[in-house]
Amino acid sequence: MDTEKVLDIAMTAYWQTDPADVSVNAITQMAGISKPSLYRAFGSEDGLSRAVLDRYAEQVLSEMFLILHGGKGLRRTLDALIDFASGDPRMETGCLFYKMRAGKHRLGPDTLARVEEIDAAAQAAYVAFLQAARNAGEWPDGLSVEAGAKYLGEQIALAITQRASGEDPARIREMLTLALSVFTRP
Amino acid sequence: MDTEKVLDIAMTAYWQTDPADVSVNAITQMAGISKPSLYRAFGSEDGLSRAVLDRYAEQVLSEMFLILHGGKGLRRTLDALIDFASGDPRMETGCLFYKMRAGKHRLGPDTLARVEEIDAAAQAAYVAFLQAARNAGEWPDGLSVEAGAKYLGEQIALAITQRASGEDPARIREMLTLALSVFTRP
DNA sequence: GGCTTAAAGTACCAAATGGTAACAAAATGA
DNA sequence: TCATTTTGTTACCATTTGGTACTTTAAGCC
Repeated sequence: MDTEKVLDIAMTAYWQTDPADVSVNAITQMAGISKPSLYRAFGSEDGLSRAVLDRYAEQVLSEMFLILHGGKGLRRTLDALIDFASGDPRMETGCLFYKMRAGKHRLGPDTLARVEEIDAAAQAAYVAFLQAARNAGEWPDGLSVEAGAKYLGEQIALAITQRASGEDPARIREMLTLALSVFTRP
Repeated sequence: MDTEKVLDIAMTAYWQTDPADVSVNAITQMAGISKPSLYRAFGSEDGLSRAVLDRYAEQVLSEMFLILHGGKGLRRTLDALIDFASGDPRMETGCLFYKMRAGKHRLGPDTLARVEEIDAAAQAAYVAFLQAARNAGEWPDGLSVEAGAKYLGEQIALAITQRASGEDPARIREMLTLALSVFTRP
């Protein structure tokens, strides 16, 4: 039994629809393995989804952190974020992390803990990014860095979630650009 | 068997958590009725949730349409929307309609149709509101009315959804105000 | 070969899901 | 008063859920 392969299949399935709509039975079937094999490898459904989330974080989410830590300045970083959220083909069916976060109460304890950990890390990354922009004088006062970070994070989550529901990418880009224009107002 | 009472109980249950997390069994239990009684009254789970949504629309959603059709001008209407989304105690656990819309694929055909109907009506109301504002010269060009309407609707949905996840109302108000400030920019 | 040990698979479990057939109780009509 | 229709309940159905005890297969190793 190839653990990596199973994780990939599970990740794709969770990602394409929603973790809550993919049963353990379905995954074993798609992976062509027996249920006890899967339980021996991951312990429980919670263990599996947690492992999937770990994989997703290092394979996909890392890219978002890279953009934030790129040190490219306010405008160019925001543009990169807009490109990623509204244009990247990998986000065509939404973001697995945001799907999990939206269905928090349906997750097992381990996966939930990981979701909150990632959420906190993302918030911290947004804060660091905006703080740097403020220090560089690129971003006007009047809004706390924390509030701005939360706002930025939620707008990106909204944009990606809309992609999952089949909204026109051009429209999503337009709306996200509008939402983030508050950071670059004259 | 009091149909209205059952609808109220179901509405509250669906609303407080999520339609997908409340089973027919749970509702019959809460309402103190037997399952066949419920099925005779509503036909199916889909019939029940559709009836609940109807009730919710006329009891709760109507208020949002009232605000939009109030004809109070851009600024005051936006303020009323912000108050409603981030302050109204009834939205403390989120909006049943948005919860259903977020979990579209889990709904039965009748309920789904009703959700899309309401969604279209809301979009039309936002369009009419913004068109009136533009005609009155209260809102600058540069963004199509349709795009603005979608943006406005999604921002309000986002704010109310955040309330369901326990976010601080003051913070939500701050973010929503920021998001909607694009409509009243000098 | 023969023996041991780890991996995999078969076949099950109890609980919960949406939904219904069959039957008893009560209201309604003539 | 008697027959009929409505209302409600009990007890079930098949299917799916997450999870596991038990048996079979395969790989090492001497």
